[in-house]
Amino acid sequence: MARLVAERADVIPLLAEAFRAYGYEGASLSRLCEKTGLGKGSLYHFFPGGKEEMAGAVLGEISHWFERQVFQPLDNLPPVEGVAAMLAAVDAYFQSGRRICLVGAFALDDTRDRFAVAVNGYFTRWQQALSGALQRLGFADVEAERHARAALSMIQGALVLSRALGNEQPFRDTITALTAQLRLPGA
Amino acid sequence: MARLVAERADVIPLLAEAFRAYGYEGASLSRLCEKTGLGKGSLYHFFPGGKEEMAGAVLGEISHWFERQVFQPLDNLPPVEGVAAMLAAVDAYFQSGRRICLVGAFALDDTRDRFAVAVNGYFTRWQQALSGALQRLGFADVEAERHARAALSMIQGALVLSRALGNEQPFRDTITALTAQLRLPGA
DNA sequence: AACATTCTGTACTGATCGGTAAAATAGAAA
DNA sequence: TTTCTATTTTACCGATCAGTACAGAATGTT
Repeated sequence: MARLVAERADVIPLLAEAFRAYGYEGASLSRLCEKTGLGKGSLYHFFPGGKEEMAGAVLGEISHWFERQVFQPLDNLPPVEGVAAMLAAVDAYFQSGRRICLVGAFALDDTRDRFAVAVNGYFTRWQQALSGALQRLGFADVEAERHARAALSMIQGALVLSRALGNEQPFRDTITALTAQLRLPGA
Repeated sequence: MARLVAERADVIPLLAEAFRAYGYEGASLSRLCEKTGLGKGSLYHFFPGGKEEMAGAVLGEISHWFERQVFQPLDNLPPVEGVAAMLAAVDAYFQSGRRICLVGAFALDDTRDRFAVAVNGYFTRWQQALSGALQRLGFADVEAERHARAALSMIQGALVLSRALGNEQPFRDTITALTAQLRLPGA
């Protein structure tokens, strides 16, 4: 396939950072050009569907990254290691709270309607994978689901709070708390 | 003073719902006019500073509401009742997860830079009030602060998750969990 | 070298953006 | 009723929006 001047795959992470910084509506084409270093012509060459296709591709790549780094470890590793892998991946991905969750951000305003399937799928898949690991850890089914939902809530909330306060502590505390909470039933 | 055709104070809640639905950038003047039923001229008559003043007024009213309904009960009531009042007010305000937290939403993208003081102040004030109540409940200082931060995280995260899944359950579960968690130290 | 493909820069579109100005109207006060 | 102020309507501004068209440049292939 050889080397192209710019690869579509190389552009997606740059687009992701632009959407993170400005939100979907706030990420204008000119800002996307600025962040990617590409002209409008190039962007539309890679993403003929425009902004919506760009954001869709970003969501797809995020989903893919979590599938490999979080969901599959939860599915396939022994549950203690799976949970540990999840927490390590989450801490690294969100840079200890300095980086936000784009899926969560999209969920809050009417951007959600545009990407409802991707947004819902991301959280549902995560919750199922974590719930499964917790069940194998010994949690009863309902308890496992509740704990999994609570863990996702705590992570999302910690990202909001860390951003709001400009302070990594809420996120770091949450990772610590989850490390303890997700060990054994009834801890 | 008598009745005006439209009162500034009446407009703010309508603006709030528009910003909630579309985000700061997504809430265009035309959408704000639509949601408030006012023309551009009227909106600029009440808010000469334009969109930024409108959003600032909305944040101010939110802050005021929480001050009376949440922060002061936490400060002044016996701690058990203060915490109960907080949880009841939160559940009512966020409509069991169907309504998002505008302050949290603003915190996620670069809108935060515009309203950094209001965003930070809202969460800091809340955390301090809750932390004080928890200390009076018997939590050690550091523990009380940690629990307060965790509670705010959980609420924010539950709002994100409930919106993302289109499902009130994450929010309801979180309120239930907090009701238990914030009773006595070491529960 | 010649060619085909992929990528990029520039110029353009119509629509909408946030914001302004001022005339017209409604309401309260006298 | 007159007067004064508060509110609304309408028209308008330059800037930027998302998106298109296409010629030219870079690259890979033969």
